Amino acid sequence: MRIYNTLSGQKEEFVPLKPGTVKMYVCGPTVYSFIHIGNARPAVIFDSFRRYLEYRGFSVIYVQNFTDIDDKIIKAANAEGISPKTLADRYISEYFKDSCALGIKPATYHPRTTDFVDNIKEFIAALEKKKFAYQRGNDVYFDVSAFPSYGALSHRNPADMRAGSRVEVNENKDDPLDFVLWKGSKPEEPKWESPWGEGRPGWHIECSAMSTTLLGDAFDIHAGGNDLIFPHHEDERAQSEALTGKKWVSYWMHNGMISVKDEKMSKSVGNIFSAREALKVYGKNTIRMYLLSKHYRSPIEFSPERMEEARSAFSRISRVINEVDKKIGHDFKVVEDEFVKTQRSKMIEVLDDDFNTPQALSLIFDLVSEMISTEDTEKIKKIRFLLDEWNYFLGFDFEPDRKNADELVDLAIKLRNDARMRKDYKQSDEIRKKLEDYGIEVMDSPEGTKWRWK
RNA sequence: GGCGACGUAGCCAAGGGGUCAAAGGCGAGGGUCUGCAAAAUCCUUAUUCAUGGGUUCAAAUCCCAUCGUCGCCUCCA
Repeated sequence: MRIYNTLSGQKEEFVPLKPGTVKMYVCGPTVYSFIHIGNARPAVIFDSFRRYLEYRGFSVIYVQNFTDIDDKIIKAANAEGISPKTLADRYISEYFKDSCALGIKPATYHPRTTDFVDNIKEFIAALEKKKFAYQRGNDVYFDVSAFPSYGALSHRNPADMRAGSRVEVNENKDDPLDFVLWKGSKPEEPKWESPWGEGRPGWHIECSAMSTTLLGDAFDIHAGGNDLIFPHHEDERAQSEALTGKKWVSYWMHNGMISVKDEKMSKSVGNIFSAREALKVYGKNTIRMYLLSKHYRSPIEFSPERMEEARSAFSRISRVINEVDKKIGHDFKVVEDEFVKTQRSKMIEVLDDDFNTPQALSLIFDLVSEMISTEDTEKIKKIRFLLDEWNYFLGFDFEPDRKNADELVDLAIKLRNDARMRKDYKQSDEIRKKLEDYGIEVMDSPEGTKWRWK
């Protein structure tokens, strides 16, 4: 199995630290509003990869955090006149609604920054002791110059960055590249007691502290959007490796951005499409098809046209499956033969190569076509069996979409009433009988015809 | 300005030195089916991989240059 590692810039053979177990940390959202489809991408694909790893026989410990203390949360909470905790609680709960609707399995751990403040303080104190951090006023900064490989993950040179004009200048810092570990408190902000005075954690330190606490000093995969490579992940890596003196993360995985009209979808640009809206308009299957049909590291365009394409593509698979299920029923347990083994090894081959989901879908479309064209019921069952097996990591719902069922029943009721008006009771009774067969109870009343599912 | 990625059919998208006269999807055109229509199904749809050089027996795949697009360098998934 090969995984592209941002640190080395190439695909590497995947060797977990402990055979059979994968420890994986994925950067989760800052919970100050609903997530948008761009936030949903890493959530969906890394969950899918996690399940693929499980499919491949690994036991996966999967951590996804919530950043629940941050400037934007404080600002949003103050604007509403509620506490940051109340606001964060709300959007964490909304996050779970969306992620569940997207078919994402809950992580093994969902840590929140505010539950790890003690760990964070210990972490900072240890860095300070090792001379990687220094205090200025009530702030504590990480000393980048003390960490020689700073810039290795994002492939940049600290000297170039210092020369660049866009690095902020902060009087407090010894070096513009240094970053804050602990922020001295300001009025109207949540604060915690600390050796450096009242304050709160900086952004980057939380992931280092939470991952170390939950996964240990070293773990296998750290993932997130590629906009986090610098400075977030660069800084996390510096802190963690400075503290332990050991290699922290084996494989860094970063997904590409979702764009709208050639511009990155982001809350600051304002071109966002919420996951909830997308779920409502397109549904889980279309969204998953859309996200899986392009390689995770590439940028992907979000547009109604793309989504319609994904919808059509998914329906090709689902309608064939529904057709087949009507024919063979749901009992498609099969004997493992050469055909099954060959197809399975093809699937494993493409996904083992840095999770090539477009290629995986291509295999599925080929098999779906074969399912239509073959007369061999056993072969159909085998394909159906494999599709079911693979759906563990693809996460589709192949069950027919009943969204429009109510409208169809209304139409049938109308036709029945038209027949009643014509006094064509043979026809109307026939419709009522048919509806009953489908589990729909029809009741005529003075206020009109009512119906319900039995 | 610095760093990085990308440019494959009408559109989306794999491939990444020979097995490629390039997967798969969407769309489009034609056939079958059909009272009509739709659906379904079958067939067709890139001598070519941004452009120009180079390396090689061999390049979409490697190297250089040019053009174009995007991302990061500030919060961001």
